[in-house]
Amino acid sequence: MLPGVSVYTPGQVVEETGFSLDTLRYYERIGLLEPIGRNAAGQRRFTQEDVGWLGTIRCLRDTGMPIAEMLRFAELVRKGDHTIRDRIALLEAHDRRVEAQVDNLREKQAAVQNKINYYRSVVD
Amino acid sequence: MLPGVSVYTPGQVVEETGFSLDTLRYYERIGLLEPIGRNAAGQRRFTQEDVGWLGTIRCLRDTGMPIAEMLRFAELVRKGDHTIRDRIALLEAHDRRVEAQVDNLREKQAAVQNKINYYRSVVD
DNA sequence: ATCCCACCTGGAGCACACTCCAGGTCAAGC
DNA sequence: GCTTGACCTGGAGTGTGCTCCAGGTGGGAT
Repeated sequence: MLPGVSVYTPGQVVEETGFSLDTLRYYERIGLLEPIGRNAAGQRRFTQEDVGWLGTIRCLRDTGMPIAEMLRFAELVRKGDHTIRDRIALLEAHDRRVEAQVDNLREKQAAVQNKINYYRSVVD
Repeated sequence: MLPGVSVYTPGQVVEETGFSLDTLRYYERIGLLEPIGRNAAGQRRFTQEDVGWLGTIRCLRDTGMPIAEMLRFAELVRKGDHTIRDRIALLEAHDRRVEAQVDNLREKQAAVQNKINYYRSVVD
């Protein structure tokens, strides 16, 4: 293989990103990914940039951003550099939600731990 | 109102727990709540204990426990005190998942924040 | 040549957790 | 006595995010 621009097969992208092949196709279909390049046989060949974008998607998904909002973000990215302030605003709003989410998680987790400790005190 | 055992109307439980009336009925239907007591007209009257249990449900739900597992937990509670060790095991396993979830959230949030900072550096 | 495997498409199906609806009951206030 | 509003039931519908399927292509190893 010529080491030109580095290119990934679907299988390699599944490996790298943890998204299933079906999910990758789904993301392309709904426009979360730009149309992925193809080889002569019509098979997808992902660029480094595609894989990087999928890393971003992974962060946003894992922090609970709905797909609809990721689509809005993708749209901003597509529109070019003059949307950077909007992207900051979108990500900051998301970041605040993540913060709240972590706080709530921690609070409820503490309650679960109290319950565990109560049960331990009963059982000992 | 006689201040006997304290009793809650559906509306009051919605208020207290943040679950919708439909969700409360749904939880009763699937057996996550024991059958709720009724007044003469067939309307639900929740006890303090029901509301307390709903608080537990709220913690488990908010920390991402699937309903199927909450059902298993409810089952253990129903079966009585000899299941306390099993309950501890179930909650500890859940607690570990919550811990992992928070860690992942924090990690991905940091990446989002890096992105924000990068965008800020571009825009400034 | 043949087999296998990774990949392709369009479209249907699924799991989860609710949420809504039609049609009805009852009690309280005007 | 009528309206309003909170509540009831069984059952259907919804949104989200995938996931699976049938039927087919093309390339590399044996």
